[in-house]
This record gives sequence, structure tokens and C-alpha cells, in this order.
Amino acid sequence: MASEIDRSVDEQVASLLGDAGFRYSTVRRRIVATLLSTGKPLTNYQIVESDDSLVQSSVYRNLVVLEQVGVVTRLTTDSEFARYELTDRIIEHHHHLICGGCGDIADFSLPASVEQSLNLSLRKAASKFKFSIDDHRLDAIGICVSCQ
Amino acid sequence: MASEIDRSVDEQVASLLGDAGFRYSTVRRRIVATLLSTGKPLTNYQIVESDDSLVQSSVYRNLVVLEQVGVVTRLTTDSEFARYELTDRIIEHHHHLICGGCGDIADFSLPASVEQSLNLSLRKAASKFKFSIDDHRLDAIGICVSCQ
DNA sequence: TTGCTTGCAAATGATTTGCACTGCT
DNA sequence: AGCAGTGCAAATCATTTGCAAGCAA
Repeated sequence: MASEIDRSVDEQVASLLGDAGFRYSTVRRRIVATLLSTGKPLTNYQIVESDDSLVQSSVYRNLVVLEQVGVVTRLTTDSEFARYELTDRIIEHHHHLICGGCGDIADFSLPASVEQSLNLSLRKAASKFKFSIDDHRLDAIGICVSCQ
Repeated sequence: MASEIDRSVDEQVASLLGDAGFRYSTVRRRIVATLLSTGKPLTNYQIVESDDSLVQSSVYRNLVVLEQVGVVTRLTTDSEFARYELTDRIIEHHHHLICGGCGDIADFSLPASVEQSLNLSLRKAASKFKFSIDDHRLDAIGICVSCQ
């Protein structure tokens, strides 16, 4: 059930922060809680909006820390605002449907087989450039229901 | 040979601009030429740097126009600068190897079969969200040779 | 001579940072 | 106590924009 998942997320975040010498402060807890409950990438503004106790600059500063220690990932879309989501250490690997109209993002996953052949092809392509791959990102760009 | 390719690119750009009521000015020609000859996504700064006659604000302004008419695509990476490349109407569909160190980008292509199963999966995933897909982007994030 | 373009300088706005204060540990 | 964290206000800096001059149809 949800509370169990949350607890394990909390523990992971706490240890990722702790190992790097950071505290799991109240503000950080609230940011993680917001990202977790919303379940999709949020802009700084959206995070602040969703929780009265939060302040712009503190959220910006904490997102940087949370990214450093591997709790969140910064996404840059064509929208003017950066968005943040929990890393795939915390939630499962997935991809994005990005709305070109409003910038909204929905998550989705690929069949394991497709994901595999993708990884294989990426590794192959990268080796030509002597490029070492850490990660990949795949986004579909289109128009969401509300914008159609 | 190269000059033939260039000529057809020029014609395409000219008609894309012309159809939208824009001129294929000298500055625009130079920007397209730079993107074409470099063969990888460039930042505004890199474009200006590569051609003394170009001015920052004009390049910014023209890249917006060129994007509007479908000649270039704006890429947002985690680097602090946006990058631009010719659209796949002008050059062939491809993907990116993005260096997390220096932000440099190399192009690569996937086998047609992989690209196909990818498209199929994307369409399937999108239909669940009633999301209409225009395009997709796939990037591999890693470290390039020079940064290793 | 109309109106798209351009260069220069000034404005914009998301994000970052300085600083004094709070609150863990 | 000592130092990470925070809120507020001011600073940054990539990008945008106003404006007067340039250039093509």
C-alpha cells in the first residue's frame, strides 16, 4: 500500500542525502512528497504553488541539492521552465509524452523488449564515437487532450 | 556531390521561408550554411563565433524565424545554452549522443527496424492518454572522448 | 516607398546568490 | 556551539525586444 512505498522512498532519499552530508530537512521532505504524490514532472513554480509553506528560492536551491545526490532529475523541455521528477532510483524507468501546447508531461513505459533493443542499438551507435553511455531519454512530442 | 546537396537545401529553405512571407536574407543564408557545414547542433554563440559577420541578437531572431518555418529545430539539453540544428525535412532523421561533460552533441541513426518498433510502441502508449504524437526524440546521455 | 531585416542598446525573466537568521545535532 | 538550511532581496545572464537605419521588391 501507498504508505509502505512512501516509507521506502523516504528511506532512500534520507540515505542519498545523508551519504552526501546533507540533512533531510522539512523543505526537502515537502518537495519530495509533492513530486511523489503528483507523479509527473513539475516546474519549480508548480511545486511552490502546491505547498504554501514553500519559497521559490529555497525550492530552486533544494532541487539542485536533490539532483546532486541523485534524488531528482532535471528535465529541460522546450517550455520555458525546467521540470523536475524523481530519479529512476526512486521511481521506475519511464519516458515522457510532452505536450507542445501547454508543456504538460505524462509518463509512460515501453515494453521490455523494445527497451532492450533500444539499449543495444544505443550502445552500438555510441561505440562508434567512443562515447560512454550513462543513460538515455526518449520523449514523444505531441498534443495532449486538453490542448486538442 | 556536396554542391548539389547544398543547392537542394538552399531551395528547400528558400521555399519554406518564402511560403511564410519571409526573405532568405544573407544572415539567414549564413546561419543555414554554418549549421549545414558543421553537421551538428550548435548554440547561438557557436554560430556567431564561426562567422564574424554575424551578430548575437540577429542570430537569435533569425533562429526563431527559421524554427517557425520548419528549417531548424531548437534543442534543449541540460547545458545552459539552447542548440539548433536543421530539421529532418532538410537533413535525415537521427538521434543524439549528448556529452554530460561539455554539452557537445554527436548525431547517430538507429536501424530502421528499431526505429519502427519504437514508433509503434510510442503510438500505442500515446493512445492510452489520447495524446497525438507529432514527433519523438531519443538522446543518449554520456561522456564524450575528450571529456573521458 | 512599403515593409522585412539588421545592429545596437536596453529590457526581460527564470534562476542564482549574498546575507543574516533559524534550527538541527 | 557550530554549521547546514532558510527567506528575502538583489544580482546574473541567456534570450528578447525597441528603435532607427538598411535593403530588397
